[in-house]
Amino acid sequence: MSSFPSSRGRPRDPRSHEAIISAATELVIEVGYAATSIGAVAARAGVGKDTVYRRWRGKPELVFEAVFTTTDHVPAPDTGTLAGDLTALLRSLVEEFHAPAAAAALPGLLADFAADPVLKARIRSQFLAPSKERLLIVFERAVARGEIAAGTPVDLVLDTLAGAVFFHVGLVGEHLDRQLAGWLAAAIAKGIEIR
Amino acid sequence: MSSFPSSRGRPRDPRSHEAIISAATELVIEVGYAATSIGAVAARAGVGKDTVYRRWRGKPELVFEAVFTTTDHVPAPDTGTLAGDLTALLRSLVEEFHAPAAAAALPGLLADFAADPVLKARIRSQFLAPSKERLLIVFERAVARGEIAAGTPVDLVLDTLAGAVFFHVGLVGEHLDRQLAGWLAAAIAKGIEIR
Amino acid sequence: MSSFPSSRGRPRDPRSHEAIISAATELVIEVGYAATSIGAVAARAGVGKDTVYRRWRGKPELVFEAVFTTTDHVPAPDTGTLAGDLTALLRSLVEEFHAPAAAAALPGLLADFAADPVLKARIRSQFLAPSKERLLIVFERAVARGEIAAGTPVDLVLDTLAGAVFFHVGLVGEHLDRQLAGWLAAAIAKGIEIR
Amino acid sequence: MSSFPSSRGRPRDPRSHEAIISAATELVIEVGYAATSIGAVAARAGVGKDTVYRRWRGKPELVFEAVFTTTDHVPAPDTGTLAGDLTALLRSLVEEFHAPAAAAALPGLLADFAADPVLKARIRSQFLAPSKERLLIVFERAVARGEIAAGTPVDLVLDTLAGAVFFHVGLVGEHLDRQLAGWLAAAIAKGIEIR
DNA sequence: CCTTAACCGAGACGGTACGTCGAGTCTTCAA
DNA sequence: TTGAAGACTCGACGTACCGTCTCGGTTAAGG
Repeated sequence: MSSFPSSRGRPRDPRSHEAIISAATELVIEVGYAATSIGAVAARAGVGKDTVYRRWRGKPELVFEAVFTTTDHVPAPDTGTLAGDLTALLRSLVEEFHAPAAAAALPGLLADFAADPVLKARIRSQFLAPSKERLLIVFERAVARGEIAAGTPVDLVLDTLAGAVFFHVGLVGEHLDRQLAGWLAAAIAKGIEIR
Repeated sequence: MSSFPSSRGRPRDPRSHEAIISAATELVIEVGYAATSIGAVAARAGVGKDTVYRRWRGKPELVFEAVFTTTDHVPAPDTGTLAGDLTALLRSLVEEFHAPAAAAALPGLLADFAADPVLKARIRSQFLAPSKERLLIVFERAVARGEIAAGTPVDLVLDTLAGAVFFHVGLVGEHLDRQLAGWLAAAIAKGIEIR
Repeated sequence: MSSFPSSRGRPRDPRSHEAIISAATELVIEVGYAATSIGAVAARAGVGKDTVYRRWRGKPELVFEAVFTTTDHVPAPDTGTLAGDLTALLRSLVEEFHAPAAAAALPGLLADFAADPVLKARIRSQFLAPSKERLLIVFERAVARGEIAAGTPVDLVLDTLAGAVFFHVGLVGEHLDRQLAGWLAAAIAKGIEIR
Repeated sequence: MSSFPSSRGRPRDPRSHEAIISAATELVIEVGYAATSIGAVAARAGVGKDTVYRRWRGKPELVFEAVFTTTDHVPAPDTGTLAGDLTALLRSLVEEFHAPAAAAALPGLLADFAADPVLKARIRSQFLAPSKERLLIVFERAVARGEIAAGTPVDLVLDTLAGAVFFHVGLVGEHLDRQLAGWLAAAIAKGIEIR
């Protein structure tokens, strides 16, 4: 993947990278995804437009990195029951989608990704990957406990969870339904449990 | 709402309306939502831009009407069981979201609606309303049959169903999972049934 | 040629035309030809860039029109002698090239015209045409008076006069040599006279 | 002038100098003066941009040196008559201006020089100096022969000759008028001769 | 012989301008 | 008043070049 940086020439200034990411995050929060332009990001970061385009192919990639980076190394929950694990999982999903920058960026971001075949492939492989990994572990434990069958379709469940949270958080209410995570976890858990 | 047309002067040509809707639908299918511009729609419809703006406030409203019009007057399914009704409901939802124009327009459309507070309010009240109505009827019957409790939160269920279908159809696979409707209906039905 | 304006649609606002021409003239004088950008002209004229590009293909055409418009309808001089006519002709040529906007624009303008084959053809046909016309009349009278031969090559004389003035005014001294017109007219007149 | 190189450190590689000059000449011929960029010259020469900027202040200086170097040590013609000498002088001037790189570079080069007060001063002192020197010698001989008066203004004659050739060669015809040198020399000679 | 300083290639840097396009409004003539 | 046409202001797009800077790495002369 990494197409080695080759070390020839002046290396890229990591402070530019940071400044751009910060500027992008702030602008998305302040004016929204659609009104955030590469030019404005560059200006706020005190950087030339080329310096942005040198690192990211366009707005979707830039905002994606700016908004979804803290996502990662959360361990899979282990509460002893499927419902408990799903609740924990959903809570972190809600939290992630509800963060100011994420909530402002998500709909536009997904639209731009969906419109481009190249980017579309990354939704699953990058955007949903960490969640899928945790969900897989949760499912393995649930199978071991005999709560669910071995063949339960992880991707469908993940689409359901993420889609539900996205719709509820991103497209609907001003006010987030606080019971969302609990109710949805309970319903899905019960829905896919054996018997 | 309708700010009546006041009847003085030349009446609006209904053929313009049709031609614009058709042009918009075609363009969304051919070049996608983002690349569909009002100017291009007007040109293809053989119409001035003002004639478009006189009838719709902008691209989101126009495309929404162009893409989601046949939705409406389908009666609520009545198969005798909650799972059956949900399956039927989901099948029509999948069909609706999977139609060429809808699949192409949905992500961008939702992004534009979500970005505008005024439009955002219409997602529930217009976009989801027909589905909600049918779901309510299905739930009433299920309550009457004793399958589910009276207080089951319709909106959350609807977000879950629509979100799942949207994610799966609009953002993910080229190839739609044919089992989606059946599996999801079964899981949700079981998840919200009493006991 | 004229590809008739067809009268359909909103006609071009002549005030925009004027404002752009004025802004271009001012900018050329203030910052020079090279530093005059279409964007800056549009901004100063209070006009969108498209409005400029709709009327002119680029900077050379725009500045040419801005700087050389008052050139035209001066009648050919008729002093009774070739030397006198040439002096008058050269005086107006010097005046024309020495005007603030013209002096600032000429070198860059000729460079841009010379670099483009399409524009290059216009140097003779538009830029030099009015002078050539007057020179032709002057020569006809001189032939009638028997001062010069009938076949005297007008184009070469014109290149010589214009080239000399351009070099002297545009490329050389801050301070224009006041005797230029008189001396050059005398030399050329004597040089091409019979005997 | 030369701001001596102080001898410490690695000396400049003379092959870089040559490579840059060659690359500049080629590019000017191939794509023209305006489209010749320092970056492209450096790339073609296999050299870093700084290596160019270390030796020349910018494109005008570089291209000037690249295009006008063979100009110099031609001796002043001595045919026995002013008209003959001027013809020879003009022939070499035409040849110089008509060379591929010179013809391509001259208009833009003069424009850039004229736009910068510092460079503008060099037009006379460097670009025209060799020609002026030869013209002075020619004039001295003509004065000695009694052909012209002692005070004949060399600079004006030089402007006239150079301007005429520049206009004719650089700005006008594809096809150079072969009689240019002869006709112009004859006219000017006759024009400035005594009686 | 080993520092020191200028050179070198590569390429990132902050800027500025390019010419095109879409948004939404305005202005004309004609129906 | 509607309608087609198209001009209007505005602002973003992604690219190219400017001239400077910062890397790692030569290549000499001077101590």
